[in-house]
Amino acid sequence: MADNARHPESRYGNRPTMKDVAARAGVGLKTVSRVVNGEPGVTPDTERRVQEAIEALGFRRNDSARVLRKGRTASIGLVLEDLADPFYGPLSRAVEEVAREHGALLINGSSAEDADREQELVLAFCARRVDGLIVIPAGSDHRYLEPEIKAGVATVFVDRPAGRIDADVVLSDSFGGARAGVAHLIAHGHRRIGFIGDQPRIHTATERLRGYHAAMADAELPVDEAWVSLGSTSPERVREAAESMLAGPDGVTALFAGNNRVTVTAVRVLAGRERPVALVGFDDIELADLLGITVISQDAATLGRTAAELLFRRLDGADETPARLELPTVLIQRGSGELPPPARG
Amino acid sequence: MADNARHPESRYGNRPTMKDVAARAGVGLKTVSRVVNGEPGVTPDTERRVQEAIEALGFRRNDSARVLRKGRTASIGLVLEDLADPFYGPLSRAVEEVAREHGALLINGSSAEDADREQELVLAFCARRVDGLIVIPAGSDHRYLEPEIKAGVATVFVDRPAGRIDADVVLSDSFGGARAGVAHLIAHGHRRIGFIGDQPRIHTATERLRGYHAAMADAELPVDEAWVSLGSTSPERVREAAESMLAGPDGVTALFAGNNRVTVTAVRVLAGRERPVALVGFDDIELADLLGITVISQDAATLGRTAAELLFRRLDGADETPARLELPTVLIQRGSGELPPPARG
DNA sequence: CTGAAAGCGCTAACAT
DNA sequence: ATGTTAGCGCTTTCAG
Repeated sequence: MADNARHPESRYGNRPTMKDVAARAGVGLKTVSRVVNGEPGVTPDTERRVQEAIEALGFRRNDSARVLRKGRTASIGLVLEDLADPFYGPLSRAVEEVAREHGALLINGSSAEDADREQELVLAFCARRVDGLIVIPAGSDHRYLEPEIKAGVATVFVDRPAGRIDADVVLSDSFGGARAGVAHLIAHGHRRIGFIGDQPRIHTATERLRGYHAAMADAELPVDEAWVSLGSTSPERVREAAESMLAGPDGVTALFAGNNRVTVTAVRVLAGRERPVALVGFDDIELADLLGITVISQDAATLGRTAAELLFRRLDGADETPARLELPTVLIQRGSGELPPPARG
Repeated sequence: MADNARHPESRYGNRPTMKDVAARAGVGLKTVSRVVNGEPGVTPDTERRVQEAIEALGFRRNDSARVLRKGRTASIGLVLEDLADPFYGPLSRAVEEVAREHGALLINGSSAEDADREQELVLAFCARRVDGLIVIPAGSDHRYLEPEIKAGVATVFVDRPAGRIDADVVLSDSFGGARAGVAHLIAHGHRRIGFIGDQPRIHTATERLRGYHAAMADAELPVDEAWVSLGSTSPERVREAAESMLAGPDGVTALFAGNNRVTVTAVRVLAGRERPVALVGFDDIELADLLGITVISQDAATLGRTAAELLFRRLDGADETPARLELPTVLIQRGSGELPPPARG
């Protein structure tokens, strides 16, 4: 028992090292390193002996030690809002795929839309010395990242721009998409259109609202402030907002939903009403085709892939001035957005 | 330029170390370590000076070095099939949440249902010395994990059991759920019921098929082999299978869909048909309430949380014999599963 | 309360 | 073709 220290490979929770492998194979440490890393200059016979020792001992190279020497970790960090949101799953998967192509692993974390938690995650990733960072910002001040970026951590923001710092960003055209969606409703005869969006501190929420206002202005339509509601995307809040906009003879005849969470609740609310109400939602949703929901679709996977590719370009040494990429959105007509207003609007 | 080496903190991509901080603050290395780790025994004044140096230099502790010394990484790895699948998003998020409660980070990867890729990911995680592993197995032989587990990497399998190795596993009651779902269809008068499931090498697929057979046997109903189809869950394959089962006067009058992917396509196929066909799907789906889809629901988040909690219990030293936890499923009636067969079945 | 020295497991640079 | 040495940045141990 007390002599465990002399038999490191037998201690529970302690793994054999290259030194142990070398001893067992009767070769030098560096030879083991060569075999493990597939470097040339090892006799087939020696290699075989080393391999045998590796198998026998269950050796697995310790990447922490390797990183310490080499400087690069071959891993990137992704901070998003909520992995459980169907919008972020595909985005995350796309990032992972690109990382894989570059031989890197992905660490990810959900900020839960909390700025402190975002920072906490980012800094934890930096402490692990990720080579790069992809961030869907929750906070609005990213100056805390300055030392990290200066130290060489490539950073790309996605979905929303960084705050108070100049960095790469990949966005969807929220403004243009919302404007097109609202214009679509107007083209189908609506004049009183409601907008329900996410919290105003979220960039995409205000951009989409801006698009709404632009479309209304384009058509020289007035906007009643009762038609606009920004806030939490919880079902309760959205339901309340929708019902209040729809109430009364002067209620809105159409709704624009600012994101997938809002759309889902809006569909539920509208399903329970007699009078049909037109609806266009931002973000496509699974089964929206069967429900006939017209949407402004943004491609989460492309967003993720684009950001990851940009990140690895930076890691490969491209240090041009920060880029701002904006991906187009697509209007998909499925019925809900083409409903006309009631005869006597 | 050439003297960069003498000014490490100015080199791009090279971060200041505790040594640099110590030099700047005019203290010893260990004092910096104490401050960084919040250890006691440092004068407020000294601490302040160290903090200032940390800020000025943008110091961030290198966790690779720390790990090398301490042995534990405070990170766990999660290997699942596809992060973009709406079933795995919530599962992953739940794991992350538990990890966070235990101060650990989550590394995850998608196996794309490929055994080699699963192994590759798992071993990469082990090389990074994750403290524990949560695996949704793609492969059927996990003996490659034996040395890792012996070396102390806690491992919990989720959603499907491990192959050829004795390890913790957290499952949903696939057999019981499918049996209940098919029994439900039988109770509503169906006698010819189709089953469309995932590839037969996937444990949940065969378990659910077993449940189907059990329910049919319970009711002493014969099963025509043309009513059963296992294979890829691609829309094309599922569509073909469904249409072939439904064809002809002796076609099935109800379908049981083996998972969420199958259900989605089945709903699309059925939406295009004149004669109503009953449907029960395994896994709940967003908006299934609005579409009136009856499902056997399993709670992905609970699955993930349960697995993660078990994992951390192991990490905290619980080394009982491997556990096998099975979580119940719930039948949610929404209409599609309660449709009767056509009058002249 | 503080610091010097040893060493975690690996790779880079230099022998042999 | 193979081995030796130094040191990556940190924590541990032990001494002041």
